[in-house]
Amino acid sequence: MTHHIRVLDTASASGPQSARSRIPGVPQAGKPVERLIRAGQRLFHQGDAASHLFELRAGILRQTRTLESGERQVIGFHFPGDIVGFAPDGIHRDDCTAITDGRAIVHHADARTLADRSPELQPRLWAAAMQEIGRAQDQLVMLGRRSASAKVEAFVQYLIERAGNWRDGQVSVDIPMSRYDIADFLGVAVETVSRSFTDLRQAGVIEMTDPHRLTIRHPAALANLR
Amino acid sequence: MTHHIRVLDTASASGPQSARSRIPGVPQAGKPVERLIRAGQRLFHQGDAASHLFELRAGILRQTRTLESGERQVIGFHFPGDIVGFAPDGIHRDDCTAITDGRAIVHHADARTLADRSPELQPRLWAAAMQEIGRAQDQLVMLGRRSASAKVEAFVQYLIERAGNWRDGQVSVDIPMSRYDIADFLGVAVETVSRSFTDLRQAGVIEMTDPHRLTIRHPAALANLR
DNA sequence: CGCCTAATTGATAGGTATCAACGCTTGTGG
DNA sequence: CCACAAGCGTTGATACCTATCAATTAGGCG
Repeated sequence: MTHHIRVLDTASASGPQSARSRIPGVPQAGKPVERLIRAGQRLFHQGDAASHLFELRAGILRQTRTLESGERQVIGFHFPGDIVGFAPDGIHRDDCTAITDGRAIVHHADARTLADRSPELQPRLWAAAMQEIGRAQDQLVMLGRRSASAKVEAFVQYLIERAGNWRDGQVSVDIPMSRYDIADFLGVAVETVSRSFTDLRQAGVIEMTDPHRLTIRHPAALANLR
Repeated sequence: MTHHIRVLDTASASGPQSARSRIPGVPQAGKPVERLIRAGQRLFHQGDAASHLFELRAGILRQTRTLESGERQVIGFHFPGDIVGFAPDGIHRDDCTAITDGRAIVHHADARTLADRSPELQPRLWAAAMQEIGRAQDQLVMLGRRSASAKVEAFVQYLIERAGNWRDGQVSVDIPMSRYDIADFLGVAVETVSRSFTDLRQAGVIEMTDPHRLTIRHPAALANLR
């Protein structure tokens, strides 16, 4: 059905960060630590205890869930500014992997413990948790769209809202994730994603110099597509 | 595309609870109050300030978002035990309507304010927020399923987990929501929902005496369908 | 250089949205 | 009390969309 194993995953598993190792440089308790993140590295695994909370400062993360059937669903992407690692019942139900190099503040505690321990963090923790709820719900709306091209359009809009660079009335954005990631994010086939991008390009809505760079000259056109 | 207006909504708007009125019996501040909820009543509206938090004690709620295009997405259903009314940025982006009669404890505060004001509630509030994240993510997995019948199967499983009654090794559950609600929950057409139920029935996986009551004699069969 | 993967495009079969019609229940008014 | 309207759920027929299989190109890496 869907794609079982991705290059990034295997690359990371065989790379300098062994798959099941603790995040290096993270103390078992105490003060938060800033960590560098390398593309392909996994921050936490499906099944791990949710023992760390990450304040992402740079880079893009991908959170995925793999079903017993082998199907993969991308639960979400994380961008700088996000707080990552919320989990009900103290157990991660997803993998979280870096798509690009990055940097994060790592707290050795789950959200609730951290809120108890550091009251000054509470406002930001609550805001982040609410944002997480809101983003998951927005993604539901994205997935609920009936047609595949509407989903891809909504994804483009989402990317722009989260990471778009505005300049001279036009907006461009990097697309660090693969077409497979986008496909598993939207619940459509990778070929459909590719075709939808082509359609959007030929319709004059978007421009793409290469598959991972997108520009919109007339953003109003996209707004109409909502 | 999708269904613009539902009977319950219009019924509620013309019913005893006027559409834009405050929740009756709720003080503007102070102690929580228990409120009865009538089927069709709306607890909050898209665009409202997120000024109340509801501890649902009985009944089923439906949270929906309506797009400018008129399409409706069911963001989620709420069951007894849920805490309802989390919203990022203090503004509700969804409508929340009672599907059945019910009962709730109403707090006149948003989650963060309530956490500040009532520290003894903090553990439950955090747990509820984490649950909300987890459920939205589970729903993403449901929507990501490729085939419509797989989505309906996943929905049945979801219903059973949330509200199933186990007895003598078999499980049954009420389905209080309409086929339209299920369709807008799963992002498929209402006819497809109906056909999928029929298929599941004919395949011997489920039994349905009427459209709103479901029984599974051999739950193991459903587990295999994951 | 040769292998592997990503991304794209093509062809086709199958699934699902859509339009349509019907039975059923509920509520309303004559 | 019965006729009627309205909405829900279901089923049928059909056209369109998309998943799937296949092939091609381009780029990265050992």
